[in-house]
Amino acid sequence: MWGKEDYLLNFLILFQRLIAKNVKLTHLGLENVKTLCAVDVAYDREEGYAVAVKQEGDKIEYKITKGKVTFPYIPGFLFMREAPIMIKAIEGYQCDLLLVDGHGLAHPRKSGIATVIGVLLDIPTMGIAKSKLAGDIVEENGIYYVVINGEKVGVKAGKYFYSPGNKTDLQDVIEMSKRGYPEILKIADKLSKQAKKDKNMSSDYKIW
DNA sequence: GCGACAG
DNA sequence: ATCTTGTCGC
Repeated sequence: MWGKEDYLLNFLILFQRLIAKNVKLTHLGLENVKTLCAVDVAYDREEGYAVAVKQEGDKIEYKITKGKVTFPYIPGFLFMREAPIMIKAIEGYQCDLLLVDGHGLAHPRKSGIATVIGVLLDIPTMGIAKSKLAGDIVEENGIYYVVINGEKVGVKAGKYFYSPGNKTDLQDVIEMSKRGYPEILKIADKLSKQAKKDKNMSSDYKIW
């Protein structure tokens, strides 16, 4: 039903080009980030459990959103599967920066899920992925850049890939990569996987 | 045709 | 992502 030759994918490519055209690669400056957020999703068949985690100083809170996720995972089009529920999960949270599990600019059309969410919500986002989707790794002055079409679109640090989503730049992701894999993403991952196990959860607001 | 391919 | 035991390594 969702073949590569499907006209829908051609349409989605047009959508991604529009998103890429509207990306703002401005410098955020991690020192200005007081409220940091992250989102991740876990699955149980067709049931998706998205968790948005918000951190401000020592205060950490999170919100769980459960919902049907039927669109399949297609490399390059992850946003169609996870962006809807992620956006729903982050709803109501005001953050200086949102970390998304996946790529941002380090995408064939510079339109990874972190970029799509950032542009649609007009907020600063950064994509952090556990594996590569596209590009070559080129070392320069100790930094391993992800290069696509001769352009530096992100960096690789350890086993993770960092790339700007929206309203962030290469310097921001380089700084973030030097801090190591964000604890808040580990929390989001852990909570989402925990949520799908707890069959009797209330799918809403909780605080630590 | 062959290899690559976020979660 | 998810299915899954023991096991190699820091």
